[in-house]
Amino acid sequence: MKEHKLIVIVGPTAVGKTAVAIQVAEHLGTEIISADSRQIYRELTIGTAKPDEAELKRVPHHFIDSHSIKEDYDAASYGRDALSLIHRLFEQHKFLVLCGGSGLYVKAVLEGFDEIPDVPDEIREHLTKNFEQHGIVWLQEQMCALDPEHFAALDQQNPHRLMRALEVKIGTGQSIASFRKQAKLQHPFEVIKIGLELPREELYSRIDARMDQMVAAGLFDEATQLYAYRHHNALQTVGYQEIFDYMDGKYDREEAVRLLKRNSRRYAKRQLTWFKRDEETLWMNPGNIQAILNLIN
RNA sequence: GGUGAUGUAGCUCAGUUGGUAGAGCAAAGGACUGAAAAUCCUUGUGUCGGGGGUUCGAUUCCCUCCAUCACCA
Repeated sequence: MKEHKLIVIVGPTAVGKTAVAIQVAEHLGTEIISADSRQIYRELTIGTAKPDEAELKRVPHHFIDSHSIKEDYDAASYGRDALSLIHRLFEQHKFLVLCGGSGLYVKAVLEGFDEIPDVPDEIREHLTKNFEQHGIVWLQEQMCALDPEHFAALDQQNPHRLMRALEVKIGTGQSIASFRKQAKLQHPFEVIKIGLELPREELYSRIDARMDQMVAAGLFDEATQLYAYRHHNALQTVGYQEIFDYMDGKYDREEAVRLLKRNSRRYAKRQLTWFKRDEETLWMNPGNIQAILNLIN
């Protein structure tokens, strides 16, 4: 029996993760490590459904407002940063809560990534530029020429995957496949994974209602102020891109709101697909706090 | 009450010179190890309003009923 326990709370957007995590953390007298790839940015507030001030006061949170949209941050960096924080916090706490909807971020903490040497930024810039100019065919040709074996195995229509594979091949001289060891991190603490789930219809009406609330709270104003940063990675985000396109005159405000809701629903579906694959996750209704607490004790 | 139009997928509609039907939107399922709220792949879900007639065969033609809409009273 390991002495420390990490309570991991995952689930789709708008299912009620924040409220559950706070109640669990309060009950255990501990802190919350957020695993949300957008709530880390201090410039994004309304559109990311961050915990509000009162909630942040009730329980100490980490990785909320910890970064700026002007910085580049990614899942691997998060995984390293979060894990070292977890080790530190376990010196004071028996329990910790890790809560968030970014599946890859959670995976970065729990399983880790294979070690792949850093590659210079210029390589990715070069690839991105050529992709923009010549399209995906150019990436496919490069990949086919440089690493035909892995090219055959990967998702050939996916520009991000092609660019990642190419930057590793160019930067290290080795195929990205050669770094894949499939080794998972071993932790000195116990992990309890809880997935929060609601009937699909209920989840979707919650998403729609929350989008209306965000719009009423000034989401369009927030996005307008961030327009200049719209090409930053942090703003490749549901809730902002739709408004930038509206500002560009691609459609009217009503259509923007419709797309905000639709894209949030689709995002929730993708999250569910990701989290459902993990057979260790225990699925619970977010309204049943008592059952959730029983799982932990 | 009269005249006309419409009734096909969850929605808006197309179509079948008679051989049981297809687009857009919405939706569903999936992949995913360094951009992950990203990126990518797959999928048409249907008593063609009800009933009857003609026909080898009707969603299509004819009759009738129902519903909706418009206009006239």
